[in-house]
Amino acid sequence: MIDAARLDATFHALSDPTRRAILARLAAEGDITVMDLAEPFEMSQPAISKHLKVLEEAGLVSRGRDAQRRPVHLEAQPLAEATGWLIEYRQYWAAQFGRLDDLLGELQRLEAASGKT
Amino acid sequence: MIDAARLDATFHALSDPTRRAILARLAAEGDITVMDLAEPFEMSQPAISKHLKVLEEAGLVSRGRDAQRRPVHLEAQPLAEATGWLIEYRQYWAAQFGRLDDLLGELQRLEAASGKT
DNA sequence: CATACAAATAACTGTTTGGTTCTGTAACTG
DNA sequence: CAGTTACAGAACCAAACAGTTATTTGTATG
Repeated sequence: MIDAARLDATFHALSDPTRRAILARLAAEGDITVMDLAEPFEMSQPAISKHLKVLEEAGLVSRGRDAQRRPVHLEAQPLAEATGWLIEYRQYWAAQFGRLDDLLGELQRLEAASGKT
Repeated sequence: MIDAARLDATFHALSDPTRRAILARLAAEGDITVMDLAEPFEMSQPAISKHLKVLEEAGLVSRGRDAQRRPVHLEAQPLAEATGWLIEYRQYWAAQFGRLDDLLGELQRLEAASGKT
């Protein structure tokens, strides 16, 4: 997937609260089956399967196999790429966002100090 | 706007390459009029206006007034919020993303050392 | 082998998106 | 004040989205 299309898919996947909640649960609880994922949502199982397909096509999750179950696994690489895109704008948050800005300003200095580009 | 809806709007706005390109130009060149923004894109002026409306509703740009012109101004706050959401997942990128991971690992240590929550 | 379970697929529906062209409007300009 | 510039809005369209229910597939298990 070319870079732009990958970012398209990643940001689109993140634009839905159900999908963000799925990622949050995977981060907190590790691999989860579809039924277990669907349980807290007021939504049918096929709806969850569709959301998982969106996440999978964006590379944000992968699927395993455990008998009838297809445990869902978080794949965070696209999140790193999306973060990388956003980090480019850190200088524009200036001032208004004290803590995050402080920390990312520090990050920027470290980046310079490390001599890497 | 409640937090989730705001993230929805921000990530959705970022999921289109034309809109990301608009933000990139605003970051690089400062405020730009609609005509100037539209020029490099193979797209009609109303199409650009629609994209700007999406960006504006997400709080990513604001509009000024200069005679007939409505210069577009980057508002980076939602980008900071989106970055804040993504940063929560930094630990899951581990290892695979040397540089960004190193830097954000450093960030994490600084955060701990600073005693802020 | 019949049944139950987990998940995917199909078919359908209403809404949103991303583009178009045409028209309207506010503000400058000769 | 007639014309032009810069933009927004309306109306339209095809494709994509997000959900539904009903059905199918694959894998145990009694």
